[in-house]
Amino acid sequence: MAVNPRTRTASAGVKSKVEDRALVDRRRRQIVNAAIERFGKRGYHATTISDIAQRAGVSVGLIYQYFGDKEDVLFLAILEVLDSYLEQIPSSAGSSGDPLERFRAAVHAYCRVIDANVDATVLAYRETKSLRKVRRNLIKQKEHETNALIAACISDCIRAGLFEKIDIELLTYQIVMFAHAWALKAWHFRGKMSVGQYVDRGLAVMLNRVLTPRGQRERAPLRAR
Amino acid sequence: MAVNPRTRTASAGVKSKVEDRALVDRRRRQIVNAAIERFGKRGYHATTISDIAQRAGVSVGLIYQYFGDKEDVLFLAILEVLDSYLEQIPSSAGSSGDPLERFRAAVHAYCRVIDANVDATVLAYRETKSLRKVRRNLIKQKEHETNALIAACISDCIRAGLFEKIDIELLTYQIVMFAHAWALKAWHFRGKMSVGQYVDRGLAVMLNRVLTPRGQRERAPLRAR
DNA sequence: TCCGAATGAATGAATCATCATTCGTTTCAG
DNA sequence: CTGAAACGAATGATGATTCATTCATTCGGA
Repeated sequence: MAVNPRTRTASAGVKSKVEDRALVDRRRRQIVNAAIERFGKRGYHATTISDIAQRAGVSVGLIYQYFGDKEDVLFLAILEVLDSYLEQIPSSAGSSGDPLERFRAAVHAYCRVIDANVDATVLAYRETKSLRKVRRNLIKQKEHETNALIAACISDCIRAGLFEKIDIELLTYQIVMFAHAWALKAWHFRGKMSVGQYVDRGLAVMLNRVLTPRGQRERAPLRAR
Repeated sequence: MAVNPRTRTASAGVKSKVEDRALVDRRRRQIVNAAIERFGKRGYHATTISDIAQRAGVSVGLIYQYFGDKEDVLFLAILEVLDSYLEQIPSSAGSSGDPLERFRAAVHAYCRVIDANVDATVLAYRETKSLRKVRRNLIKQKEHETNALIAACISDCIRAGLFEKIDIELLTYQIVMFAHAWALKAWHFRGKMSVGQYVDRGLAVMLNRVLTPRGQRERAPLRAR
């Protein structure tokens, strides 16, 4: 069940007419970057291959030397984004002994990568559905791996007695959506605060108690229903 | 600054070649419903006018009697969805005296409408960017109104001493994203639990304390930077 | 009451523009 | 020189939009 152990997924089945591995990598990176920019700005369907070619400074034909079709480009573009999350988070969270600090660092890292790739993140949301099912599943898988990083931090905090024994799955999704919201609701948050502030304010809300003691008492009967 | 006081936004500037208001309403509803279904399933760009016509049981030409172009159809489709939220939430939250109960009811209502319109909700996320700026802004405005409903509930709970004086804006977005997540991550949650359970588990995580007393003590120095 | 305009809805084949993709030609490194 | 790499004009498909036509009414005058 375990899949490839973390090689920046590279080609993932996309075929190229050029042999030279190094050249393929270079060209693909060049083209995918242009594509991310264009897809992010205009959306997948609205951007043409020739847009991408122009942006990347190559000819239309060249793109077809390195990709089978337009969907391949989208696929590698989205993969690129998700891989960058999967790379950044663990490296930033590091291995500080304190689980609470690791958790905080992970959330900060997650939000910072997203901040650095707002358009690309939104792209992943908007266009994943345009991919064939196999590929969509691969993307889900990636996302799942990212979630697992966060879940592990939470679970460590619980084991260390720093978090209550809450619903790990739900809290994980809470955090993930919180991070994604920075991109999805950029129009609302941008300008109002920095990513750093956003994370700090968010964590304060998520980790501390919202209900007052009286609120708790009143809530008890509600839940029993 | 205040905009139209809640008339199910109806036409919002979309022009029709037919005069009869009642007929226009009927036909548009018919076409928009078909469109929501198709756009939701296949996405905006991938569905053709003729798809929609077929689904709605009318001719291609007819659609152009009631809409200026394809974008008009998308616009009214998204508007329809957001309006349904704006309608359902207050009517379900009712006016129960207890603010906590109203809050709970509002969140449940929000999630239930979304559950009833998963495809449509995802549609709004995916395709809002395909609209012209003016229209995109109108959509944002709608979303803002919905958020305000939730924010009001929260603020009532605080005033009643049931919630701590937390960051209203952030908690509101927390809740909103939580509700949207039910649609955006449907593939993950569906089958695992019902909407009702989802909301209850979610509220438990959001409202109660996550940090243990010891966690709080350790966290203090962290926040001080 | 009845009949031939006149109006406005509805149709769907034809038009027209826009791309994705191909492929014959050109470049250039070795 | 030779072959791989790059180019970009030409091709073909697709799909939004138009429009000439049909169909169903309403209406006014005899």
